[in-house]
Amino acid sequence: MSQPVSATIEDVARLAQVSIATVSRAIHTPEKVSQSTRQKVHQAIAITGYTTNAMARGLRLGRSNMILVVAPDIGDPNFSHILMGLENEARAHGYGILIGHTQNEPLRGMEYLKFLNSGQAAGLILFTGTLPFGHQAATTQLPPTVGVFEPIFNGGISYVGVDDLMGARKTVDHLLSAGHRSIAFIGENRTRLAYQRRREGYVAGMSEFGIPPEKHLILDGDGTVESGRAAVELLFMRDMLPTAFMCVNDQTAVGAMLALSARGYQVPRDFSVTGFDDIPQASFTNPPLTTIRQPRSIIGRQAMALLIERLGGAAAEEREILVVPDLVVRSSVGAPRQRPL
Amino acid sequence: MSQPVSATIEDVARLAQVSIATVSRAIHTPEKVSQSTRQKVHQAIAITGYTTNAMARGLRLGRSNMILVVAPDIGDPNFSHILMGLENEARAHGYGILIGHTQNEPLRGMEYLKFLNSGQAAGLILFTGTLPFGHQAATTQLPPTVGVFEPIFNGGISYVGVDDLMGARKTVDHLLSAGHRSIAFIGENRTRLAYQRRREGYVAGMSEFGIPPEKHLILDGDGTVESGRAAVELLFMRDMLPTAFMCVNDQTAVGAMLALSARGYQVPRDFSVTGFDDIPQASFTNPPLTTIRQPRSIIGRQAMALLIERLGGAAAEEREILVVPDLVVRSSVGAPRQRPL
DNA sequence: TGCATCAATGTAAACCTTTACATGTCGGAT
DNA sequence: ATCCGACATGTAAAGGTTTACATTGATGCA
Repeated sequence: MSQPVSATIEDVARLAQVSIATVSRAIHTPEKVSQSTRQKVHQAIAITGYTTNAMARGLRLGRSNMILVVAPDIGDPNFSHILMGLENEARAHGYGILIGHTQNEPLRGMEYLKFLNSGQAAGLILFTGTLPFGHQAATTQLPPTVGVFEPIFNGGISYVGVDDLMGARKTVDHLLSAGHRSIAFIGENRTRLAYQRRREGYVAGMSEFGIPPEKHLILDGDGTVESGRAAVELLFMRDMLPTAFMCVNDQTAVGAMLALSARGYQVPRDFSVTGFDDIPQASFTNPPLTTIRQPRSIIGRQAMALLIERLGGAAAEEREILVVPDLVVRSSVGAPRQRPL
Repeated sequence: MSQPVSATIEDVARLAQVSIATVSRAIHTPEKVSQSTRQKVHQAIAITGYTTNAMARGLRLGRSNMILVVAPDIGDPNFSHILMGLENEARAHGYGILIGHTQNEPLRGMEYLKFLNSGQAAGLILFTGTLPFGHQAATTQLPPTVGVFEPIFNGGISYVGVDDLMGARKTVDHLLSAGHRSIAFIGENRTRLAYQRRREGYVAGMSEFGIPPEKHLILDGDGTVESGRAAVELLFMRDMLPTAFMCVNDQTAVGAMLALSARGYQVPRDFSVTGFDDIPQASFTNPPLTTIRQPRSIIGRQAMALLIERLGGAAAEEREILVVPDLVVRSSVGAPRQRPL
């Protein structure tokens, strides 16, 4: 249409009666330009409404001001909060965020590769635990990359995540100081590394306190509500009941509470229960769940800060930044019951 | 570092022993190139691993393959699902998505303006109900733009949203066919246009059925849990109780149910309650809430489709696309109570 | 044979910016 | 008076692509 095509540096130069080089300098290296011309130029910029054409700039400089963020699932609430952190930090440094999601199909990642190859993105933030771009894409091909939430297996890439071990320690300590001595752990050790770390935190916390964790109180689920329920049922069947259930995530905790309530017990009067993650439902369970809050936006912020540091040319040695999460105390933990059930 | 700087069109040309023009043509207008050279070129591309440099292309063509999506709050779960729809549709057409959020500060929008002015984004998707870029940014300055979820006030911009009126009609019909005749509406008429439409749907549905809605059964809240609770309390105080509460959104419905439960009544035995939006908690309330599901990813998809159509040069007449949402039947609606409370 | 037409390809300009290098000017030191 | 250095500014190349226009060669037709 009649789009009044936006002003170029040449328009500004003409108006200010200087060369385009001077305009560029007035913008990027003001100290190299005399006071008076600087003024003229800025005036001209204001009048014309000039903005640097990012594509020309990117072409000339060989880099862009975009960062590609690839996640398995954009709809994941985990994602959206981390994204906020990422975005805030990026914007503060003049970077924009380009997003893609793989929907857990590894091939889908390939489609985003083009943003990197074509130079449209200067850096990469990965949510998936693995490099999504197939094996052939050697690490050397990738731009500066930082993993979020999960370490990246295929090697050599820094990441920012949660200190799951410390989170689990905090949970154990909370239960111990409430008086519990017999604490079951309902875990998951098939998929996420994070879940294994939580188990380690449980074991370490118990051991350090002088209560080596009993094997029959460590159960394996799959992280679902159903598996939480099943684990509790199992303990009832075996008649080896603890006074508290520490669950590897909130879904499992919800399942555990459902099982207890179905059997007519009350939380936290008869049993205490803890979760991990602080999913949105955690404050709406009955009773509201004591859990570990994921410091999502902080993680996002840190990851982006690390990436931008790299883009600025910082040494690329591998780093692992773990953010320690906080315990959110609600009402699912109480003192252990005194008398037999 | 020793980044093996990616192949340019010139590398391909050299390898295929043709000119760069021919390479470009082989890619974009294959019919203009002879069978044999086309083959040579594609071979060379495969060998070199060439990808078009998007910045150079964008610079030359004067447009990019990025679309800017600006939302007030990225963390909003509403947003993330619409974003999925947007992203899927965009990717299918070779576009990438650039995101920004205003955090409800109008000034923040200005910062994203640069992506548009600098030609880095070819189109704009707006979540905010208003143009975020201040008044001075006349509509003519903006690239093709489509609003999502809310119409855009400052005029002339197409949008894709939910048919709130039809959603409300569906709710009313559901309650009516469950036997309710005295239905209160707990609304909100200050901020979102959508909320007004829901009220209109309520009024229309009742009227059409032959029950002109009674004024004292139409209440105004502010869309929060607390206001739902307050509205119910008010009706109790006035002793003008309906058999069902139709709420303008799920938060309000949650508040209403809390109030009823606090007074010792059961839903849906004593009162029926409906919500609107199908927020994640809606399936975890007690009882699970019957509500209207926002067709989020469909909206996203449609909005992006509309925008891409515009980018392709389609006539820019203003359009309003309303997606009809579905009723999700859970357990908060039953037959009206037969005897006085 | 000569000429018009057409298909296939090449040449070079343009998109807008940044920056190395060249130019010019001025002040101060010799 | 001459020269040098510092400073301010201009000139022009380069970055990778697309495409209008020019060129080439071949084909068809008179």
